Amino acid sequence: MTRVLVVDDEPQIVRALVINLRARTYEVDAAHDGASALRLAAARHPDVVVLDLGLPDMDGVEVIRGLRGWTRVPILVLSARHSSDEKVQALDAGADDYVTKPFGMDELLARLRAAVRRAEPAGGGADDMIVETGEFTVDLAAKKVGRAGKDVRLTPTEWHLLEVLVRNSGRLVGQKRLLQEVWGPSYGTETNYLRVYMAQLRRKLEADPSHPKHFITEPGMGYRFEK
Amino acid sequence: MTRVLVVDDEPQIVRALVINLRARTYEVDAAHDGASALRLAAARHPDVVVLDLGLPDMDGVEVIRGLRGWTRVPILVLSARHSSDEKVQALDAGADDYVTKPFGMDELLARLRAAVRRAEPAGGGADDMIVETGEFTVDLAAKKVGRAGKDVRLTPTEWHLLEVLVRNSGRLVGQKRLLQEVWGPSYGTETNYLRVYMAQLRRKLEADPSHPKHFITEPGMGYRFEK
DNA sequence: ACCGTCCTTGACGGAACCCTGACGCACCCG
DNA sequence: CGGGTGCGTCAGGGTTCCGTCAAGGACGGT
Repeated sequence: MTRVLVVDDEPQIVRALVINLRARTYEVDAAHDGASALRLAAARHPDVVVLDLGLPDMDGVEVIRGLRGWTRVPILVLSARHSSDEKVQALDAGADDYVTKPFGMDELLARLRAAVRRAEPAGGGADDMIVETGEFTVDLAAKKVGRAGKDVRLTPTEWHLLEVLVRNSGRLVGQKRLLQEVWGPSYGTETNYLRVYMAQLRRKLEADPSHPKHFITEPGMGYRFEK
Repeated sequence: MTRVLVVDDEPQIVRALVINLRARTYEVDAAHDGASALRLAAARHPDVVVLDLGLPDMDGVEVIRGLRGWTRVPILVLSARHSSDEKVQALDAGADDYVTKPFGMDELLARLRAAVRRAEPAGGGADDMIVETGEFTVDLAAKKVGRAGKDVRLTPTEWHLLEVLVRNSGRLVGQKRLLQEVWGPSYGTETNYLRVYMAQLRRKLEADPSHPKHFITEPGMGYRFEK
Protein backbone atom coordinates (compact mmCIF):
# COMPACT_ATOMS: atom_id res chain seq x y z
CA MET A 1 0.00 0.00 0.00
CA THR A 2 1.39 3.36 -1.01
CA ARG A 3 1.03 6.19 1.45
CA VAL A 4 0.65 9.76 0.17
CA LEU A 5 0.91 12.98 2.13
CA VAL A 6 -1.11 15.82 0.60
CA VAL A 7 -0.21 19.35 1.70
CA ASP A 8 -2.38 22.24 0.56
CA ASP A 9 -4.29 25.03 2.24
CA GLU A 10 -7.19 25.00 -0.21
CA PRO A 11 -9.78 22.56 1.09
CA GLN A 12 -11.35 21.82 -2.28
CA ILE A 13 -8.03 20.82 -3.78
CA VAL A 14 -7.23 18.62 -0.83
CA ARG A 15 -10.63 17.03 -1.11
CA ALA A 16 -10.30 16.40 -4.82
CA LEU A 17 -6.90 14.82 -4.35
CA VAL A 18 -7.91 12.74 -1.38
CA ILE A 19 -10.95 11.37 -3.18
CA ASN A 20 -9.03 10.54 -6.33
CA LEU A 21 -6.16 8.96 -4.48
CA ARG A 22 -8.30 6.91 -2.12
CA ALA A 23 -10.29 5.67 -5.12
CA ARG A 24 -7.02 4.29 -6.47
CA THR A 25 -6.32 2.60 -3.14
CA TYR A 26 -3.65 4.95 -1.96
CA GLU A 27 -3.48 5.63 1.73
CA VAL A 28 -3.75 9.39 2.17
CA ASP A 29 -2.81 11.85 4.92
CA ALA A 30 -3.53 15.55 4.56
CA ALA A 31 -2.01 18.68 6.05
CA HIS A 32 -2.98 22.29 5.48
CA ASP A 33 0.19 24.05 6.59
CA GLY A 34 3.93 23.50 6.61
CA ALA A 35 4.34 22.74 10.27
CA SER A 36 1.82 19.94 10.36
CA ALA A 37 3.17 18.68 7.04
CA LEU A 38 6.60 18.20 8.55
CA ARG A 39 5.14 16.62 11.64
CA LEU A 40 2.94 14.25 9.65
CA ALA A 41 5.80 13.31 7.36
CA ALA A 42 7.90 12.39 10.35
CA ALA A 43 5.11 10.48 11.99
CA ARG A 44 3.68 8.60 9.03
CA HIS A 45 6.59 8.11 6.64
CA PRO A 46 4.71 8.68 3.39
CA ASP A 47 5.99 7.11 0.19
CA VAL A 48 5.41 10.36 -1.68
CA VAL A 49 4.51 13.96 -0.78
CA VAL A 50 2.28 16.25 -2.84
CA LEU A 51 3.12 19.76 -1.72
CA ASP A 52 1.49 23.07 -2.52
CA LEU A 53 4.00 25.90 -2.36
CA GLY A 54 1.54 28.54 -1.17
CA LEU A 55 1.10 27.69 2.47
CA PRO A 56 -0.13 30.05 5.17
CA ASP A 57 2.60 29.54 7.73
CA MET A 58 5.86 29.04 5.90
CA ASP A 59 7.50 29.17 2.51
CA GLY A 60 7.05 25.98 0.53
CA VAL A 61 10.74 25.80 -0.23
CA GLU A 62 11.39 25.74 3.49
CA VAL A 63 9.12 22.73 3.79
CA ILE A 64 11.12 21.00 1.07
CA ARG A 65 14.36 21.72 2.91
CA GLY A 66 12.82 20.55 6.15
CA LEU A 67 11.95 17.23 4.55
CA ARG A 68 15.23 16.85 2.70
CA GLY A 69 17.08 17.27 5.95
CA TRP A 70 16.25 13.72 6.87
CA THR A 71 14.44 11.89 4.08
CA ARG A 72 14.60 11.22 0.37
CA VAL A 73 10.88 10.74 -0.02
CA PRO A 74 9.73 11.92 -3.49
CA ILE A 75 8.24 15.43 -3.38
CA LEU A 76 5.78 16.52 -6.04
CA VAL A 77 5.26 20.28 -5.94
CA LEU A 78 2.00 21.97 -6.85
CA SER A 79 1.98 25.67 -7.48
CA ALA A 80 -0.13 28.40 -9.00
CA ARG A 81 2.97 30.29 -10.05
CA HIS A 82 4.36 29.61 -13.46
CA SER A 83 7.54 31.60 -13.08
CA SER A 84 10.61 29.71 -14.12
CA ASP A 85 12.45 31.04 -11.12
CA GLU A 86 10.04 29.47 -8.67
CA LYS A 87 10.38 26.12 -10.34
CA VAL A 88 14.15 26.20 -10.33
CA GLN A 89 14.18 27.14 -6.67
CA ALA A 90 11.84 24.36 -5.67
CA LEU A 91 13.56 21.72 -7.78
CA ASP A 92 17.00 22.67 -6.56
CA ALA A 93 15.81 22.65 -2.98
CA GLY A 94 15.08 18.97 -3.49
CA ALA A 95 11.67 18.66 -5.14
CA ASP A 96 11.28 15.84 -7.63
CA ASP A 97 8.62 17.33 -9.87
CA TYR A 98 6.73 20.57 -10.34
CA VAL A 99 3.16 20.84 -11.60
CA THR A 100 1.43 24.16 -12.16
CA LYS A 101 -2.19 24.78 -11.25
CA PRO A 102 -4.63 24.22 -12.70
CA PHE A 103 -3.50 20.71 -13.36
CA GLY A 104 -5.09 17.70 -14.95
CA MET A 105 -5.80 14.96 -12.48
CA ASP A 106 -4.69 12.28 -14.91
CA GLU A 107 -1.36 13.94 -15.42
CA LEU A 108 -0.80 14.45 -11.73
CA LEU A 109 -1.56 10.84 -11.00
CA ALA A 110 0.80 9.74 -13.75
CA ARG A 111 3.57 11.91 -12.35
CA LEU A 112 2.85 10.54 -8.93
CA ARG A 113 3.12 6.99 -10.22
CA ALA A 114 6.42 7.85 -11.87
CA ALA A 115 7.77 9.35 -8.65
CA VAL A 116 6.75 6.35 -6.59
CA ARG A 117 8.04 3.88 -9.16
CA ARG A 118 11.54 5.25 -9.36
CA ALA A 119 11.79 5.47 -5.58
CA GLU A 120 11.35 1.75 -5.36
CA PRO A 121 14.49 -0.10 -4.46
CA ALA A 122 16.48 -1.14 -7.48
CA GLY A 123 17.12 -4.85 -7.40
CA GLY A 124 14.76 -6.58 -5.01
CA GLY A 125 15.90 -4.67 -1.97
CA ALA A 126 16.50 -6.51 1.25
CA ASP A 127 13.52 -4.74 2.67
CA ASP A 128 11.97 -7.91 3.99
CA MET A 129 14.22 -7.61 6.96
CA ILE A 130 13.18 -9.61 9.95
CA VAL A 131 15.15 -9.20 13.10
CA GLU A 132 14.87 -11.69 15.88
CA THR A 133 16.07 -11.59 19.42
CA GLY A 134 15.72 -14.20 22.06
CA GLU A 135 12.50 -12.62 23.22
CA PHE A 136 10.77 -10.87 20.35
CA THR A 137 10.66 -10.50 16.57
CA VAL A 138 10.59 -7.35 14.49
CA ASP A 139 9.32 -7.51 10.91
CA LEU A 140 10.36 -4.26 9.28
CA ALA A 141 8.42 -4.86 6.07
CA ALA A 142 5.16 -5.85 7.69
CA LYS A 143 5.61 -3.30 10.46
CA LYS A 144 4.84 -5.94 13.01
CA VAL A 145 6.33 -6.97 16.29
CA GLY A 146 5.76 -10.34 17.84
CA ARG A 147 6.50 -11.65 21.28
CA ALA A 148 5.75 -15.11 22.59
CA GLY A 149 3.69 -15.85 19.49
CA LYS A 150 1.41 -12.88 19.94
CA ASP A 151 1.49 -9.53 18.17
CA VAL A 152 2.65 -6.61 20.22
CA ARG A 153 0.75 -3.41 19.72
CA LEU A 154 2.94 -0.35 19.20
CA THR A 155 1.87 3.25 18.73
CA PRO A 156 3.19 5.05 15.62
CA THR A 157 5.88 6.85 17.56
CA GLU A 158 6.96 3.72 19.37
CA TRP A 159 7.23 1.87 16.09
CA HIS A 160 9.13 4.67 14.45
CA LEU A 161 11.66 4.77 17.24
CA LEU A 162 12.03 1.02 17.20
CA GLU A 163 12.52 1.04 13.45
CA VAL A 164 15.36 3.53 13.56
CA LEU A 165 17.08 1.57 16.28
CA VAL A 166 16.64 -1.79 14.57
CA ARG A 167 17.82 -0.50 11.22
CA ASN A 168 21.01 0.50 12.99
CA SER A 169 21.23 -2.74 14.90
CA GLY A 170 24.38 -2.94 16.95
CA ARG A 171 25.32 0.62 16.23
CA LEU A 172 24.99 3.47 18.62
CA VAL A 173 22.41 6.04 17.55
CA GLY A 174 22.91 9.50 19.02
CA GLN A 175 19.98 11.05 20.82
CA LYS A 176 19.97 14.04 18.51
CA ARG A 177 19.72 11.79 15.49
CA LEU A 178 16.95 9.75 17.06
CA LEU A 179 14.96 12.86 17.85
CA GLN A 180 15.36 14.25 14.36
CA GLU A 181 14.48 11.02 12.62
CA VAL A 182 11.43 10.31 14.71
CA TRP A 183 10.09 13.72 15.66
CA GLY A 184 11.37 15.80 12.78
CA PRO A 185 14.38 17.95 11.96
CA SER A 186 13.44 20.80 14.27
CA TYR A 187 13.90 18.62 17.33
CA GLY A 188 17.22 17.74 18.85
CA THR A 189 17.26 18.61 22.52
CA GLU A 190 13.98 17.26 23.84
CA THR A 191 15.58 14.19 25.36
CA ASN A 192 12.65 13.66 27.67
CA TYR A 193 10.70 12.31 24.70
CA LEU A 194 13.33 9.67 24.26
CA ARG A 195 13.22 8.73 27.91
CA VAL A 196 9.48 8.28 27.85
CA TYR A 197 9.34 6.25 24.66
CA MET A 198 12.35 4.10 25.39
CA ALA A 199 10.63 3.20 28.63
CA GLN A 200 7.49 2.18 26.73
CA LEU A 201 9.44 0.07 24.27
CA ARG A 202 11.27 -1.67 27.07
CA ARG A 203 8.06 -2.26 28.97
CA LYS A 204 6.49 -3.86 25.93
CA LEU A 205 9.44 -5.85 24.65
CA GLU A 206 12.04 -6.52 27.30
CA ALA A 207 11.74 -9.49 29.58
CA ASP A 208 12.93 -7.41 32.50
CA PRO A 209 12.30 -3.74 31.62
CA SER A 210 14.41 -2.47 34.48
CA HIS A 211 17.42 -4.43 33.25
CA PRO A 212 17.21 -4.10 29.48
CA LYS A 213 19.26 -6.47 27.36
CA HIS A 214 18.34 -5.15 23.92
CA PHE A 215 17.65 -1.45 24.29
CA ILE A 216 20.83 -0.23 25.81
CA THR A 217 21.47 3.23 27.16
CA GLU A 218 24.80 4.85 26.51
CA PRO A 219 24.70 7.73 28.97
CA GLY A 220 25.32 11.08 27.42
CA MET A 221 25.47 9.66 23.91
CA GLY A 222 22.39 7.77 22.81
CA TYR A 223 20.87 4.33 22.57
CA ARG A 224 21.79 1.07 20.95
CA PHE A 225 19.73 -1.93 19.87
CA GLU A 226 21.36 -5.31 20.36
CA LYS A 227 20.05 -8.69 19.32
CA MET B 1 31.26 14.09 -14.73
CA THR B 2 27.64 13.62 -15.64
CA ARG B 3 26.87 12.24 -19.08
CA VAL B 4 23.68 13.31 -20.89
CA LEU B 5 22.12 11.80 -23.98
CA VAL B 6 20.03 14.29 -25.96
CA VAL B 7 17.53 12.84 -28.44
CA ASP B 8 15.69 15.18 -30.78
CA ASP B 9 15.21 15.48 -34.53
CA GLU B 10 15.16 19.26 -34.59
CA PRO B 11 18.75 20.42 -35.04
CA GLN B 12 18.30 23.82 -33.43
CA ILE B 13 16.91 22.33 -30.24
CA VAL B 14 19.71 19.82 -30.06
CA ARG B 15 22.21 22.58 -30.59
CA ALA B 16 20.71 24.78 -27.90
CA LEU B 17 20.71 21.91 -25.42
CA VAL B 18 24.21 20.79 -26.24
CA ILE B 19 25.62 24.28 -25.85
CA ASN B 20 23.87 24.90 -22.57
CA LEU B 21 24.79 21.53 -21.14
CA ARG B 22 28.42 21.64 -22.19
CA ALA B 23 28.68 25.14 -20.68
CA ARG B 24 27.70 23.54 -17.38
CA THR B 25 30.36 20.87 -17.80
CA TYR B 26 28.05 18.03 -18.68
CA GLU B 27 29.32 15.50 -21.13
CA VAL B 28 26.80 15.36 -23.98
CA ASP B 29 25.92 12.84 -26.70
CA ALA B 30 23.24 13.56 -29.27
CA ALA B 31 20.96 11.37 -31.40
CA HIS B 32 18.40 12.37 -34.02
CA ASP B 33 16.25 9.29 -34.09
CA GLY B 34 15.10 6.45 -31.90
CA ALA B 35 17.34 3.78 -33.28
CA SER B 36 20.56 5.68 -32.76
CA ALA B 37 19.30 6.83 -29.39
CA LEU B 38 18.99 3.26 -28.20
CA ARG B 39 22.33 2.38 -29.69
CA LEU B 40 24.06 5.35 -28.09
CA ALA B 41 22.46 4.70 -24.75
CA ALA B 42 23.77 1.16 -24.76
CA ALA B 43 27.22 2.21 -25.87
CA ARG B 44 27.75 5.25 -23.67
CA HIS B 45 25.66 4.55 -20.57
CA PRO B 46 24.44 8.11 -19.97
CA ASP B 47 23.46 9.28 -16.49
CA VAL B 48 20.30 10.91 -17.85
CA VAL B 49 18.39 10.96 -21.16
CA VAL B 50 16.57 13.98 -22.61
CA LEU B 51 14.12 12.55 -25.11
CA ASP B 52 11.88 14.27 -27.64
CA LEU B 53 8.78 12.22 -28.34
CA GLY B 54 8.42 13.30 -31.98
CA LEU B 55 11.05 11.22 -33.69
CA PRO B 56 11.10 10.36 -37.40
CA ASP B 57 11.65 6.62 -37.15
CA MET B 58 9.70 5.39 -34.16
CA ASP B 59 7.26 6.38 -31.47
CA GLY B 60 8.87 8.05 -28.48
CA VAL B 61 7.07 5.74 -26.08
CA GLU B 62 8.72 2.83 -27.84
CA VAL B 63 12.09 4.40 -27.16
CA ILE B 64 11.20 4.68 -23.49
CA ARG B 65 10.23 1.02 -23.39
CA GLY B 66 13.41 0.10 -25.20
CA LEU B 67 15.45 1.83 -22.57
CA ARG B 68 13.45 0.57 -19.63
CA GLY B 69 14.01 -2.95 -20.78
CA TRP B 70 17.50 -2.86 -19.41
CA THR B 71 18.21 0.36 -17.55
CA ARG B 72 16.75 2.65 -14.92
CA VAL B 73 18.50 5.72 -16.27
CA PRO B 74 16.36 8.84 -15.67
CA ILE B 75 14.40 9.83 -18.78
CA LEU B 76 13.25 13.42 -19.23
CA VAL B 77 10.70 13.69 -22.01
CA LEU B 78 10.35 16.73 -24.25
CA SER B 79 7.24 17.12 -26.34
CA ALA B 80 5.29 19.66 -28.31
CA ARG B 81 2.04 17.95 -27.43
CA HIS B 82 0.21 19.18 -24.38
CA SER B 83 -2.41 16.48 -24.32
CA SER B 84 -2.81 14.89 -20.95
CA ASP B 85 -3.09 11.52 -22.59
CA GLU B 86 0.37 11.73 -24.14
CA LYS B 87 1.91 12.66 -20.83
CA VAL B 88 0.27 9.81 -19.00
CA GLN B 89 1.38 7.35 -21.63
CA ALA B 90 4.98 8.51 -21.56
CA LEU B 91 5.17 8.64 -17.78
CA ASP B 92 3.59 5.24 -17.34
CA ALA B 93 5.92 3.78 -19.92
CA GLY B 94 8.76 4.70 -17.63
CA ALA B 95 9.62 8.36 -18.20
CA ASP B 96 10.67 10.34 -15.15
CA ASP B 97 9.53 13.79 -16.19
CA TYR B 98 7.64 15.45 -19.01
CA VAL B 99 8.33 18.99 -20.25
CA THR B 100 6.26 20.62 -22.97
CA LYS B 101 7.78 22.74 -25.69
CA PRO B 102 8.47 25.52 -25.76
CA PHE B 103 10.37 25.15 -22.53
CA GLY B 104 12.50 27.47 -20.44
CA MET B 105 16.11 26.40 -20.41
CA ASP B 106 16.44 27.20 -16.70
CA GLU B 107 13.53 24.99 -15.85
CA LEU B 108 14.75 22.15 -17.99
CA LEU B 109 18.16 22.28 -16.41
CA ALA B 110 16.63 22.33 -12.94
CA ARG B 111 14.52 19.29 -13.77
CA LEU B 112 17.57 17.59 -15.15
CA ARG B 113 19.51 18.30 -11.98
CA ALA B 114 16.63 16.88 -9.97
CA ALA B 115 16.56 13.73 -12.07
CA VAL B 116 20.29 13.20 -11.75
CA ARG B 117 20.30 13.96 -8.06
CA ARG B 118 17.73 11.39 -7.09
CA ALA B 119 19.41 8.73 -9.17
CA GLU B 120 22.50 9.06 -7.03
CA PRO B 121 23.17 6.26 -4.61
CA ALA B 122 21.29 6.66 -1.39
CA GLY B 123 22.92 6.73 2.00
CA GLY B 124 26.24 8.30 2.80
CA GLY B 125 28.63 5.39 2.63
CA ALA B 126 28.68 3.05 5.56
CA ASP B 127 31.77 4.33 7.25
CA ASP B 128 32.35 1.12 9.15
CA MET B 129 35.96 1.80 9.89
CA ILE B 130 37.23 -0.80 12.30
CA VAL B 131 40.58 -0.70 14.02
CA GLU B 132 41.94 -3.78 15.70
CA THR B 133 44.79 -4.34 18.07
CA GLY B 134 45.93 -7.56 19.58
CA GLU B 135 43.74 -6.97 22.59
CA PHE B 136 40.73 -4.90 21.63
CA THR B 137 38.65 -3.66 18.70
CA VAL B 138 37.39 -0.17 17.99
CA ASP B 139 34.41 0.30 15.66
CA LEU B 140 34.28 3.99 14.84
CA ALA B 141 30.92 3.89 13.06
CA ALA B 142 29.06 1.92 15.69
CA LYS B 143 30.86 3.70 18.49
CA LYS B 144 31.64 0.35 19.96
CA VAL B 145 34.68 -1.08 21.66
CA GLY B 146 35.13 -4.79 22.19
CA ARG B 147 37.63 -6.70 24.25
CA ALA B 148 37.82 -10.46 24.64
CA GLY B 149 34.45 -10.81 22.91
CA LYS B 150 32.65 -8.52 25.32
CA ASP B 151 31.65 -4.91 24.83
CA VAL B 152 33.56 -2.35 26.79
CA ARG B 153 31.59 0.56 28.18
CA LEU B 154 33.07 3.99 27.59
CA THR B 155 31.80 7.33 28.83
CA PRO B 156 31.31 10.12 26.27
CA THR B 157 34.59 11.80 27.17
CA GLU B 158 36.50 8.56 27.14
CA TRP B 159 35.07 7.69 23.75
CA HIS B 160 35.80 11.09 22.32
CA LEU B 161 39.39 10.95 23.44
CA LEU B 162 39.81 7.46 22.07
CA GLU B 163 38.32 8.51 18.76
CA VAL B 164 40.76 11.35 18.27
CA LEU B 165 43.68 9.11 19.07
CA VAL B 166 42.52 6.27 16.85
CA ARG B 167 41.82 8.54 13.91
CA ASN B 168 45.44 9.63 14.19
CA SER B 169 46.69 6.11 14.65
CA GLY B 170 50.46 5.93 14.81
CA ARG B 171 50.84 9.68 14.91
CA LEU B 172 51.64 11.81 17.90
CA VAL B 173 48.78 14.05 19.02
CA GLY B 174 49.81 17.07 21.06
CA GLN B 175 48.12 17.55 24.40
CA LYS B 176 46.86 20.98 23.45
CA ARG B 177 45.18 19.55 20.38
CA LEU B 178 43.68 16.70 22.35
CA LEU B 179 42.27 19.08 24.92
CA GLN B 180 40.79 21.34 22.31
CA GLU B 181 39.23 18.55 20.29
CA VAL B 182 37.68 16.80 23.25
CA TRP B 183 36.95 19.56 25.73
CA GLY B 184 36.51 22.49 23.38
CA PRO B 185 38.61 25.28 21.90
CA SER B 186 38.85 27.26 25.14
CA TYR B 187 40.89 24.51 26.79
CA GLY B 188 44.56 23.88 26.22
CA THR B 189 46.43 23.79 29.49
CA GLU B 190 44.34 21.53 31.69
CA THR B 191 46.63 18.54 31.20
CA ASN B 192 45.31 16.92 34.35
CA TYR B 193 42.13 16.06 32.43
CA LEU B 194 44.24 14.13 29.99
CA ARG B 195 46.03 12.27 32.71
CA VAL B 196 42.79 11.17 34.34
CA TYR B 197 41.09 10.05 31.15
CA MET B 198 44.13 8.38 29.65
CA ALA B 199 44.34 6.37 32.83
CA GLN B 200 40.71 5.30 32.45
CA LEU B 201 41.21 4.28 28.85
CA ARG B 202 44.25 2.25 29.74
CA ARG B 203 42.49 0.63 32.64
CA LYS B 204 39.62 -0.41 30.41
CA LEU B 205 41.59 -1.43 27.33
CA GLU B 206 45.21 -2.27 28.09
CA ALA B 207 46.20 -5.74 29.22
CA ASP B 208 48.63 -4.23 31.71
CA PRO B 209 47.52 -0.64 32.38
CA SER B 210 50.74 0.27 34.13
CA HIS B 211 52.78 -0.74 31.10
CA PRO B 212 50.70 0.47 28.18
CA LYS B 213 51.43 -0.90 24.74
CA HIS B 214 48.86 1.06 22.75
CA PHE B 215 48.32 4.35 24.52
CA ILE B 216 51.80 5.71 24.66
CA THR B 217 52.91 8.80 26.53
CA GLU B 218 55.34 11.12 24.85
CA PRO B 219 56.56 13.14 27.82
CA GLY B 220 56.11 16.85 27.42
CA MET B 221 54.46 16.47 24.04
CA GLY B 222 51.33 14.37 23.95
CA TYR B 223 50.03 10.88 23.38
CA ARG B 224 50.10 8.37 20.59
CA PHE B 225 47.91 5.39 19.72
CA GLU B 226 49.62 2.32 18.30
CA LYS B 227 48.07 -0.89 17.05
C1' DA C 1 -20.81 15.33 22.10
C1' DC C 2 -18.42 11.67 24.37
C1' DC C 3 -14.73 8.40 24.89
C1' DG C 4 -10.35 6.22 24.15
C1' DT C 5 -5.79 6.47 22.36
C1' DC C 6 -1.78 8.75 21.88
C1' DC C 7 1.48 12.50 22.50
C1' DT C 8 3.38 16.04 25.37
C1' DT C 9 5.08 18.00 29.60
C1' DG C 10 6.71 18.53 34.30
C1' DA C 11 8.62 16.76 38.57
C1' DC C 12 11.55 13.85 41.30
C1' DG C 13 14.81 10.19 43.06
C1' DG C 14 18.76 7.90 41.82
C1' DA C 15 22.59 6.72 38.98
C1' DA C 16 26.42 7.96 36.03
C1' DC C 17 29.70 11.08 34.90
C1' DC C 18 33.00 14.98 35.12
C1' DC C 19 35.88 17.87 37.62
C1' DT C 20 39.12 18.68 41.30
C1' DG C 21 42.73 18.33 44.59
C1' DA C 22 46.13 15.56 46.91
C1' DC C 23 49.74 12.34 46.88
C1' DG C 24 53.56 9.33 45.15
C1' DC C 25 56.82 8.41 41.72
C1' DA C 26 60.26 8.88 38.00
C1' DC C 27 63.24 11.81 35.73
C1' DC C 28 66.12 15.90 34.86
C1' DC C 29 68.98 19.54 36.24
C1' DG C 30 71.31 22.55 39.22
C1' DC D 1 72.10 15.51 46.97
C1' DG D 2 67.91 18.36 46.81
C1' DG D 3 64.42 20.84 44.24
C1' DG D 4 61.51 21.06 40.26
C1' DT D 5 58.67 19.25 36.66
C1' DG D 6 55.65 16.13 34.49
C1' DC D 7 53.00 11.96 34.83
C1' DG D 8 49.97 8.28 37.06
C1' DT D 9 46.63 7.14 40.62
C1' DC D 10 42.86 7.62 43.73
C1' DA D 11 38.69 9.18 45.98
C1' DG D 12 35.21 12.57 47.06
C1' DG D 13 31.58 16.13 45.73
C1' DG D 14 28.89 18.62 42.57
C1' DT D 15 26.45 18.37 38.42
C1' DT D 16 24.36 16.41 34.64
C1' DC D 17 21.72 12.73 32.80
C1' DC D 18 18.39 8.93 32.99
C1' DG D 19 14.15 6.18 34.44
C1' DT D 20 9.63 6.61 36.19
C1' DC D 21 5.14 8.29 37.06
C1' DA D 22 1.14 10.93 36.38
C1' DA D 23 -1.62 14.58 34.67
C1' DG D 24 -3.17 17.49 30.82
C1' DG D 25 -4.30 18.20 25.94
C1' DA D 26 -4.90 17.02 20.97
C1' DC D 27 -6.93 14.07 17.81
C1' DG D 28 -9.94 10.69 15.66
C1' DG D 29 -13.87 7.62 15.78
C1' DT D 30 -18.38 6.25 17.39
